[in-house]
Amino acid sequence: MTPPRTARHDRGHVVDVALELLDRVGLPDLTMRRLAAELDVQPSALYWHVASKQELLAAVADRILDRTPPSPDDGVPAAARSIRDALLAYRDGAEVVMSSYALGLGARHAYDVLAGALRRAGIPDVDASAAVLLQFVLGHTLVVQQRMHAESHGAAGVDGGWIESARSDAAIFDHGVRALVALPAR
Amino acid sequence: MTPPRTARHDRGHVVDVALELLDRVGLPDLTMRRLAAELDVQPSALYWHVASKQELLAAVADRILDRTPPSPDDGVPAAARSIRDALLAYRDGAEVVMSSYALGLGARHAYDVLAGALRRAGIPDVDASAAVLLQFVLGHTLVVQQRMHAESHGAAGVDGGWIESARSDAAIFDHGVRALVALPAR
DNA sequence: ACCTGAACACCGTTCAAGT
DNA sequence: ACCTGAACACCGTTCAAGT
Repeated sequence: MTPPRTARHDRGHVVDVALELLDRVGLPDLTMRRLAAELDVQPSALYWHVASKQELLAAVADRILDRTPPSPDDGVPAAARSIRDALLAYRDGAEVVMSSYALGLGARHAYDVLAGALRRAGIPDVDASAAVLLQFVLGHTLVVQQRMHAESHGAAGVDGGWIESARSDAAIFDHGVRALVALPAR
Repeated sequence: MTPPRTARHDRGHVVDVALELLDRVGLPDLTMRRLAAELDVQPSALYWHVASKQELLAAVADRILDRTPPSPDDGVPAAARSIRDALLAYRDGAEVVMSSYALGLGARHAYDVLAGALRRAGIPDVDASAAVLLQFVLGHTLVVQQRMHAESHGAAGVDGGWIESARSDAAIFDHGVRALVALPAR
């Protein structure tokens, strides 16, 4: 019955709540002040746990990608799909990962997952292929998620809808992945 | 000698100055207030020419991409390169285009350039291939430009530098494009 | 037609001070 | 170790009013 006088938080908890808030309200509304309110704390308190908003977002990006399974032996397309699915699992997931890509963190694990799958598949020039694949996965998912924004926000596809292509996103994605693993780097 | 009492602006000029300012200070510092100062005008004056910052950025995105040549007959890789180069020509160009992608505008012209080149090359399933190519070009360029941020801002590649792959960006890009046009959509 | 002035409802971040 | 309170230097946007 005592009010949670000792409801104090640690860094892990702050990141957890940030990820949950991201999924609920989206990146534009994930502000430090809003996150602080969610934690029943003053905004300045966040800076005890985290050096900056950018660092917070990098930690969130890691959380989004970290649970990507090491892809035991299902092949490269399965590995690529698991990364795409991790990005799609949270609202604005791809954008968060992309924006913290600059720090050199975040996408590291995804790169390793792809590189591992490529190596097991016996594909030559693993480094270049993994980079190409990761860039495609990020670009594709960013586009798909951006379109979700537009559709939910109303004013989308004003002039016909070239933006949604003939095939479904999943087919487009598989097409791209298949093409990229088929051709060795040469 | 008369002070420019009639220095009034039109929409085209506002977008011009916004693009120049973007290239000079980067997207995070391209604020409505800063742009207004550049035009010697109060911030509220911008809303006569433009409905919102988002609309302004969409117009800037169009300017970035619009001058991509129709690629007479140099093939698909040349078309893809010309789009990448247009994005790289301005600071944060890829990010601006991507963020206004949601409005359905901006990348339309780029899509058409790619689709045209694919059609002339006799590649089947033009729609799906153009979508895949555009997604790869956007993802690749976003990654490259994000890395420029990181490097100029100091704190990059802390743990070794997996992020810069074995090959140069241009080689990675060409590898991706070649792979994507080699395999028909099936 | 184009702009000013003033206001509204916000931001991220710092820092002394509290417990 | 973790948080409050107050402040600093900003944001995008609206709207009546001016010329």
